[in-house]
Amino acid sequence: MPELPEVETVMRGLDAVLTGKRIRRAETRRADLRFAFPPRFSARLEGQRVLGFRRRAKYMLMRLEGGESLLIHLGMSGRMVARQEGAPVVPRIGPQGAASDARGHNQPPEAHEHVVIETEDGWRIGFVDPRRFGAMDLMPTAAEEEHRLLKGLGPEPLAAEFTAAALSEKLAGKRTPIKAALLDQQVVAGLGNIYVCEALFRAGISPRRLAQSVAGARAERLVPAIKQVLEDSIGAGGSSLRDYVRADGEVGRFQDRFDVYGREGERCARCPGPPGCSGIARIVQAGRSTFYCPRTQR
DNA sequence: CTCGACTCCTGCTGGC
DNA sequence: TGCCAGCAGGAGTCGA
Repeated sequence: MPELPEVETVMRGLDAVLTGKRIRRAETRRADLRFAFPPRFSARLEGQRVLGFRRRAKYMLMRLEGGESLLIHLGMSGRMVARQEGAPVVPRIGPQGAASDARGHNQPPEAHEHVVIETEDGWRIGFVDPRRFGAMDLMPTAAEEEHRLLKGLGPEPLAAEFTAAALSEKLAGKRTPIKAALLDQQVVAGLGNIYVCEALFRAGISPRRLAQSVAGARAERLVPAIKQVLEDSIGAGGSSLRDYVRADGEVGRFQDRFDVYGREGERCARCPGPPGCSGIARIVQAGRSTFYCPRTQR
């Protein structure tokens, strides 16, 4: 569900609520998410002060003063639910979950809330993940990059090192479609199904094109398109097919600005529509939907 | 090695 | 109106 812009938005929300605070209590409601929690998971969180956050690809890393870091991955359906003791508004950091009225009264118990973290100043952060494709783990802060989930990740798409030349090098020899290659986190880390579709549209590149043929001028168009679509979405607070609420209570609105994702049959922004073109197409690649304009993406 | 198919899990929706 | 197949933003594993 969440791709880089949504993870970045959630991380900023967590940072605002948790950084500088001490964790009073932590609790797991089941033994595992995607994989089992590490030994003494709750005990290793309790009493720790949160030093700060960073994001790597779609992973969030929360630094603790004791020298460990908490890794958080939202998977497809994960979100963070934040509430404050006595506060009327219930911010949901992530796609919308169980409803509450405007004052936060009669809050139903959140289903699939697998982890709860409480701060000493009365914030309660819940990790809600119905499909349990998400994950949490603890590791030494000094060895974050050695973690099995982070080791081997490709470059951050928003980093200066992610250039057309760097991308072309990664794609050289790849005979898989460019769509699938961009979903490979070892090629570039943080893109998912939505933003790959959107970036390829902006760059005018067919998702079916062989990855190895995206070099030269095409790579020079694709890299800025990736950066721009991610920055646009972060600026809008991320996106969701459902409502998306940030820590400040604002709603992520980038889904209103999708050019192709979820728009099968609609006229694309660059085309006159029939009879010149038949609109945005949906195909299935590697088992996942791809949306694109067959006329302008080559 | 590279690539696509399959798998994990639950919820929502769209088409009958 | 109601039901259920199909699909969903991720990513690891397996076998060809």
